[in-house]
Amino acid sequence: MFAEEGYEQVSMRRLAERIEYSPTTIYLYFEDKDDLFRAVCEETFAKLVRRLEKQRQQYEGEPVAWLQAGLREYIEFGLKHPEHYTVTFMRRMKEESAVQFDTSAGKDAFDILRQAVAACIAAGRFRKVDAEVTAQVLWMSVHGLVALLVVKKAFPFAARTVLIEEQLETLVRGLLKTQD
Amino acid sequence: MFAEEGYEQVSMRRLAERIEYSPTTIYLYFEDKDDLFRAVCEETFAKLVRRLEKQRQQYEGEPVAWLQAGLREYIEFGLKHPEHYTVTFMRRMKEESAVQFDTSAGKDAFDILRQAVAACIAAGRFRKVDAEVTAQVLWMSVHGLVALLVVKKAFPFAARTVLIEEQLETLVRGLLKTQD
DNA sequence: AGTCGTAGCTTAACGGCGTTAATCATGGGG
DNA sequence: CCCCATGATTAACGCCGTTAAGCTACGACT
Repeated sequence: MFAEEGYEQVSMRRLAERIEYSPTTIYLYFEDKDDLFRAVCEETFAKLVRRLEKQRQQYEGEPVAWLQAGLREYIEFGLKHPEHYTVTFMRRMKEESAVQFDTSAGKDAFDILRQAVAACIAAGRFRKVDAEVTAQVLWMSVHGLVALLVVKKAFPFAARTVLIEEQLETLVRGLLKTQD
Repeated sequence: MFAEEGYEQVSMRRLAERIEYSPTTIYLYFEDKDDLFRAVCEETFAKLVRRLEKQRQQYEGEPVAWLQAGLREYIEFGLKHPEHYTVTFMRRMKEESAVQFDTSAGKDAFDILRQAVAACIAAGRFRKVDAEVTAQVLWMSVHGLVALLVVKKAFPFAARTVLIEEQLETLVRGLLKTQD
């Protein structure tokens, strides 16, 4: 239901009806609506982490290609799970204590990104940049692409693959040592 | 109220109480809640357009600097009006017929961005890129920065100015002709 | 001056929503 | 045989966005 209709459209009551329990039963297993859907999203993002982990070996010795492939995977994943992506990265959650992010698969995914950036730097492929800052900038940039494509369905965007490849090209070129 | 508490927290009823009218009166002037807050956002984004227009003359003859300044202005504007930004670019609106975007100040702002990109290309400063695609990629990238900073307050981001400058640097470098 | 139309607003209500408090059934262990 | 924990329910609270119907007061026209 969630994947098809989204956070706002799915109500605890309709959900309860679907699973043939009373609405209050759900509260025996989850603290509130946010908690429930966060759990669902965690599960889904764990899949992304597994896919990213696979790439690590696949691209061994080619850090720049690895980084680029990882970003592409992230984008495609977001576009394939728009509702999960929306809830995870586009909703202001109550309190959202930093703790919450720590325990999440999101943190694992970002860690991989950080490592890929570090690998590019270690291989001497990048201009003088800070690994952490660069990882954050890359994340933010690709997030913007996913976020707008997911939410602004009416805007006359160029073809998705074109936008994705052009963004990745631009970002990577902007980080490479200028000799290239 | 909206700027301080945000779309979800402001209810038509509380708003009505504040302006000392009955809730239903609001519906004589706006179609629904979305319509109301869209109007508020339009007003605000018109300010951004005016500021961007000012820059056009200020940076005449320096298209790359103009583009960069415009993107920076956009980011700072978004960060200064997080609630307006959220409603305008991070909420899925019902139908959101393309028409709606056409009449909006958002379209004007994007037009300016497109023109700045075109100016850079015309001045021979950019590698071979498509103006429309590039404008969209730039918008998406800076949107991601704003969106995450606004929504993920708990994530340990680097200092805002550092992130902004690093992103702008990376994006522009990624577009410039490689001799630079 | 008296009637009428209407502009501007309100009252009442519908059908939801997330969530909490209190309560009930039932089956296994002492 | 009783007790109690487990797992579920019923009822209710206090919101919400929105609609339908009705009220009131004032300006224009006869």
